[in-house]
Amino acid sequence: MRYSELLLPTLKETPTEAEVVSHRLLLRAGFVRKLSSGVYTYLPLGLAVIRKVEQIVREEMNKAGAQELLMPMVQPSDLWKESGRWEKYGPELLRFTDRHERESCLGPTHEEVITDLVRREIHSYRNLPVNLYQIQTKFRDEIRPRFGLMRGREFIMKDGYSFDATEKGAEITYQKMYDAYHRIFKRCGLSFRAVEADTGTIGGSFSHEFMVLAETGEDTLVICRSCAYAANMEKAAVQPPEKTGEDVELLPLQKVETPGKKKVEVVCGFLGISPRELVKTMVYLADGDPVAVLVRGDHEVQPVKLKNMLGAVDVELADEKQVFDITGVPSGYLGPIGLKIPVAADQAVSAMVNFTVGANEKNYHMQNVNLPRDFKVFQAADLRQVTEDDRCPSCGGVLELTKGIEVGHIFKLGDSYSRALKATFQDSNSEEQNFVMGCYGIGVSRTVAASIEQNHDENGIIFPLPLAPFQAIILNLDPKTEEISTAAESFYRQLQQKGLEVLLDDRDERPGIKFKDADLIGIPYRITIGKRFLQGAEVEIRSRANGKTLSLSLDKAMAEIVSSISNEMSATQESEAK
RNA sequence: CGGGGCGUAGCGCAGCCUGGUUAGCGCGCCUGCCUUGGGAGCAGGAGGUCGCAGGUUCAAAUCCUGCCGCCCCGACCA
Repeated sequence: MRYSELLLPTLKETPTEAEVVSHRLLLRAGFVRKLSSGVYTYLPLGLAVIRKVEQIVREEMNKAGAQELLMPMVQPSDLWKESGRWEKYGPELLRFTDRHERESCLGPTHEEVITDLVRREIHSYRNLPVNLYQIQTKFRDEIRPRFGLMRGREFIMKDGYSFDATEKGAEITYQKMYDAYHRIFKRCGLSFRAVEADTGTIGGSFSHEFMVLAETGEDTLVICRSCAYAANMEKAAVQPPEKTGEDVELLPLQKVETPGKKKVEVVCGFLGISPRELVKTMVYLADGDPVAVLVRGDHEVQPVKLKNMLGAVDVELADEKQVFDITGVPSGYLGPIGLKIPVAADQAVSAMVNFTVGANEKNYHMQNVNLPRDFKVFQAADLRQVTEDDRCPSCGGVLELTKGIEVGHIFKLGDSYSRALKATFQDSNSEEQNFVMGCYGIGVSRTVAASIEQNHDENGIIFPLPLAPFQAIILNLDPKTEEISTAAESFYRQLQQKGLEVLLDDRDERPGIKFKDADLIGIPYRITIGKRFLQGAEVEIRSRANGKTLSLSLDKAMAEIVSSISNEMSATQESEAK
């Protein structure tokens, strides 16, 4: 490709809307442009990178026994009603009616459609397992799109679905996908980690997320320093507390005045106690019904754990006004004693004695509170967020919290969809069975953003070779000098003949502009042909990643580039072969 | 949806508070000269419904009202 013929509008200045590096660089490097909130056009170079990721995904999925198909983006509401998700999915599902008043939606995911297809086409265990995937544009009407390609409303996703005859088979398929995902992200040159995850709205029995380690990640990961344990914060289990104070004397309940003291630190400071001795009472609305949750003063409630314990579709923290309307108590003085709504407690609270809570009365707290003497809870469970002070639930080792970007998510769904949609096959005993399903997603466009988050410097993007839109860029620094242009043109043609993807910067621009643009767009190898070529007949090869520069004759430069690229490309693939 | 902010040339911004004639600046773009190994220099030029709709006023980018769009902080997810 010739730069002079390429639509590649690079920007010297950063548009104000871009907050994170990947967004800034995607815009500046001329890879994407925004159409509306969370909706982007991929310009030629942006698309080229997307295609690279897609190709890696295809190769590895096919290798793992999956087949590609393509499903409709517009889906009828009937199927969603059948699965129950027409009600459950919420406003993120973009719904509309067509001219015949038929309800439809834009597919945010395709469990319903694929299950419908398979239930129609597969009737025997002899045809199982099947594993089908597609790479397609998805639409989710996100509450708040942000960070460019990281969280768009429209985005490109690979979604795959597997159907097995047995639980055992489904687990084998799951494992295959787990392994394929490792290969995919490794080939993309990403530093990532697979973590245990919550199953969210998709549902199912267990699941892993593939997280790219990056500061700008929206998820918090909990990683054990001693063993293989790694989990999303939402999921990460907290070890049960050791029962302390069994022999401590239970002191009589005492009401104390705490005028104007509401926040945990303030109350504790005033009473001369540590937050570990205080219990916070938080009110949540679980599908609209209020529940109080007790956690220790220095802990935080993990809403996803609460949601799972309650079996609720949605839980949210009540605001001050809602709290007052429900309990009649101003926030800050809420406590479990005499509270009219159901009270759940984090397991750490069960281990506490003589603790402090709000008195359900303005300006008062209660001290020396004890369970179950002073109040009762309907359930005590692991409801709080882990901290770095907690120990690994698997080996007791030290935990570390880091940020990650979720680029892949695999679920073992079991039969939740096949049952809802009555998708069955006959087993070898002629008995009807529900398919055992799994589902496997990769955010393709997000993977591109994640890669840039991980690979950049102050001058721009540094693409790993497998994702780069071009493997090499030739800078013709002086297109007006015939000898230089001839050399550049012939070098360009030869590289193309060797099958390399190469961009020739043949623009009539000053050298500085060409250098800056080459750095910005992140092409791994740069070949510079300029005035120096006239003196020594040598061209310069420079690696974008490490800045290593070589001056070589045309022939040697050619050999060098070709072997570097082929070595590097085969290295990323061969490391997977073992 | 709640909270905060922004909307003036392709991009980045000033002007608005305190209304007043041809609405500015930098970058980019076009023409010419010059320059050519890290986003040069000189000269000339094109480009604007000041987000939209009302209102106040002799007069509105500027004041008022409503609407729209976008960004940031919270709940959602690949």
